[in-house]
Amino acid sequence: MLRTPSQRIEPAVLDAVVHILNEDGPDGLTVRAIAKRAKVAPMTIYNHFNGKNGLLEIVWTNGFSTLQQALGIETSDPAHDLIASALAYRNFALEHRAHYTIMFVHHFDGFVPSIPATQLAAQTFQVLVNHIKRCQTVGLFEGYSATNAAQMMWSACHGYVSIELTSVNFSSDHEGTFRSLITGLLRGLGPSLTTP
Amino acid sequence: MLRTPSQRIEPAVLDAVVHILNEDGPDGLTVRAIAKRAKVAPMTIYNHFNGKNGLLEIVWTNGFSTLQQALGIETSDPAHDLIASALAYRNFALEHRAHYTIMFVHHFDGFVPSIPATQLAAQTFQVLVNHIKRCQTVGLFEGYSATNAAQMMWSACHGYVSIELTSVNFSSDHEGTFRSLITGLLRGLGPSLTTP
DNA sequence: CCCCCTATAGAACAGTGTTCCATTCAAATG
DNA sequence: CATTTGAATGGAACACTGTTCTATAGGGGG
Repeated sequence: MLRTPSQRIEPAVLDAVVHILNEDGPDGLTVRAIAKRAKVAPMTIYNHFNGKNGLLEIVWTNGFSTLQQALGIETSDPAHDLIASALAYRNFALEHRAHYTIMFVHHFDGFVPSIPATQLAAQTFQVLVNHIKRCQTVGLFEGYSATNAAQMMWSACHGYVSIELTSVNFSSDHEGTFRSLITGLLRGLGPSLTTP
Repeated sequence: MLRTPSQRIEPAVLDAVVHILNEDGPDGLTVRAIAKRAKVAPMTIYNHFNGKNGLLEIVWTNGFSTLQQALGIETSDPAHDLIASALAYRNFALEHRAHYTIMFVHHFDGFVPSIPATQLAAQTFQVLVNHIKRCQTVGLFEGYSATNAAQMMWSACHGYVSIELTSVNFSSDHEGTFRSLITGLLRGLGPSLTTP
């Protein structure tokens, strides 16, 4: 068989991972299948990526980098930015199913992200915390710690999206219901409603 | 080796599944490990449960039965019942980690719940929809379809709980934050706030 | 007491991640 | 352009996995 030039190996393999994950799901993601799809020898995955787990870690890291950028929205309206970030979170999941699956949905046997990779994930969460803090300067989320409020927002986003991805979403109008969830939660956690 | 009396096989095996899942996680749940823990021959799992998938399906079904009962709370206060159900959902997850993992968190290679099992899951969701409908009789969730509102509530619950179970919860006071999430969402989706 | 049902141990199969091997080709150097 | 060197290759091998098949042997009912 012809050899694959070094420079083309990495993108070819990463591409294969994404495609297999999108087409066959996590079950189909085997080292031999990846190698076949990328037209590469199985050994290459050990020489270049430190095995299957190393490969997963690269996708994980790339995913969090992309997500972190997508969430970094900053206009003059903090509440708008928070909602826009939530929508961006869902869009990221829909557009990068494979990445989202590795990052949040499927546990792969024996895959434990490294400490730097975990720190990157924590940084991404911090972007959300900053959105909350900015919201608090205009009177939203009063009485909640920014971390706890961010945890709530993320829980809602992650819960909805992960259910949507595994297609057990009973709702009609997936985007509309997600929007209602986020805006509703923002309203409910927003100004303290001492309505008379 | 001594033989295991037929009547004691089923509970012993199901017990082994739960214990292994709680102690070693999904990675450790192998047919041979289950058989060893239950002091039973591996073949028994095929004779009695139709293989590993059949075993998973029984745990799945038992889990949804338990959850459905736990969510069936009915007092004279619909809003209270909805909140109580959400808390019961979280308690179920914490007290039956193994079941919750199989039902909602971990995808096991090749495990697809049967149609009756899926219907049972849908029935469980319907309990939540009924809570919403009762809430709507007292003016809550105006303008939302009951299914969509239920989807939002479930998303929040599932998102928070699944994150808590995988121990990437950044919040202090796990129960308190969950309570805030649920009550906040209920308030935000509650009466239409045409505040002047 | 004896017979039949069934739980048992064990081998076997294909598939998994992973490691080691000699071979052979692509790329960089002289 | 020729030569060396690094690396990608195919293939065998290892310990696992779920699963099937076999012969064996033990326990409960007639």
